[in-house]
Formats: sequence, C-alpha cells, structure tokens
Amino acid sequence: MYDRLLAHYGPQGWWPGDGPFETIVGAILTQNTAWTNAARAIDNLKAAGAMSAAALRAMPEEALAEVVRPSGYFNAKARKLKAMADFLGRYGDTIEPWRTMQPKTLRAELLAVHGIGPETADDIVLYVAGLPSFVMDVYTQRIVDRMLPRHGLRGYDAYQALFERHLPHEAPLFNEYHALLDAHAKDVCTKREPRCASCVLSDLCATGRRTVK
DNA sequence: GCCCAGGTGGGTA
DNA sequence: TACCCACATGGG
Repeated sequence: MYDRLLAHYGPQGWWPGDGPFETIVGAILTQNTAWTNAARAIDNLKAAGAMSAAALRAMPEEALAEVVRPSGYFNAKARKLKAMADFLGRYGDTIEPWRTMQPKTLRAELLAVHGIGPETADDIVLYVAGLPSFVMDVYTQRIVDRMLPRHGLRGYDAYQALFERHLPHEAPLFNEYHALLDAHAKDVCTKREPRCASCVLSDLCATGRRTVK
C-alpha cells in the first residue's frame, strides 16, 4: 500500500504549518473540522498576535473563542487551546524536551491534557516531536475496512496497532504513510462505501457485497 | 436543505 | 466496556 501510494501521489510534505507551535494549534483546530476552516482560525490567531503559548494564556477565553470561530466548536476549542498552552508552560514553552522522550511517554502525558485525544496526541508526537506514533483517523479506518472486511478491529488503538505491528517504527515512514492515506482518502475514498469504484488500491479492496461500517 | 469535515469529553447502561 | 450526545462553522 505504502509503495503504491507514494508512487501515485508523491511525497506529501506534512504537516502543513509554520513551526511546531502552529502545528499543535492546527491539530486541535482541525478536530472534526475541514482544514480550510482550521486555516482561517490560524490566520486569525496570527493576525491577533496570538500564535504563541504565552499569548494564548494571556488572552481571555471568550476573546480567544471569537478569534477561532471559523474552525467551529469555538468555545470548546478555546478551552482546549488554553489547556495546551498551560501544558507547554510546564516545559518552558518549548517542545525541544519532547524530542528525546519515549513516544509512549509523551503520548500518555498529552492524553492527560483536556482536548487531546488519541489522534491529536499522535499528531503531536509524530509531527511535532518527530517520534514514531502511527496516526489513525476515520479515513484510514475506512480504507482498512475496505481491505479487511472481517478484521474485527475495535477502536482507535486496535487500528493503530495493525500498522505499528507490521512496520518499522520510524518517524519519517509513519509521517509519510499517514499523509498518503489522507491524500488517497480525499482523492477517491471519501464515500462510506464498501469499495472504491476505481483507484490505485482498488484490487486490494473487498470485492463482495458485504457492507462495512 | 442535507451531508460532510484529519475528534473529544461527559454522561449513561 | 460500549454506545449516545453536544460541540458549530463553512463548502459542496
């Protein structure tokens, strides 16, 4: 899958963003939200001079909510950004110490932060700290469901383990692989159907009429 | 008008 | 553990 996707789509160069802090903010703002909307909110934050942990802490939550309004869930996301800014403060507002941590350790710490669930934690571990943690998302789960219709996998961790079990734990590989799966999903596999009509992975998808969720 | 978008937290059985 | 549901804007 990886070789085919790379050959077809080319290197993706994720994460789109200007620096580690912006990547963290983007990971939170894009939760269940189209990237274009998250990007508007990021632009607003920059225009407001609020693209730093210190600035986020200093800004009233209500004002922050207005700034990130275009990303949707703006009240919830303002609270989440505040929580992340507080967490960063415990590391002196720098992510550098994260780069030498064990991925599982960093992931566990991130999961304890309000608003950081499994996917956002993995986004940050992989795309900010540069440590190997395979990012799972609904797109990738959908692709797996098509190829292994009777896999019986349940929940985020099970889908993630499927990839982590069979791949070398190398951050550049995990980085590119997730980006390629995302590109593929957006290209042809967005619909909730058991099989793509035609795509670079078509012959690997389930051929029966069985419905997968 | 309706569905979807790079989820998460809180509540309930 | 396993489902519900709220959270909310913007594009197709």
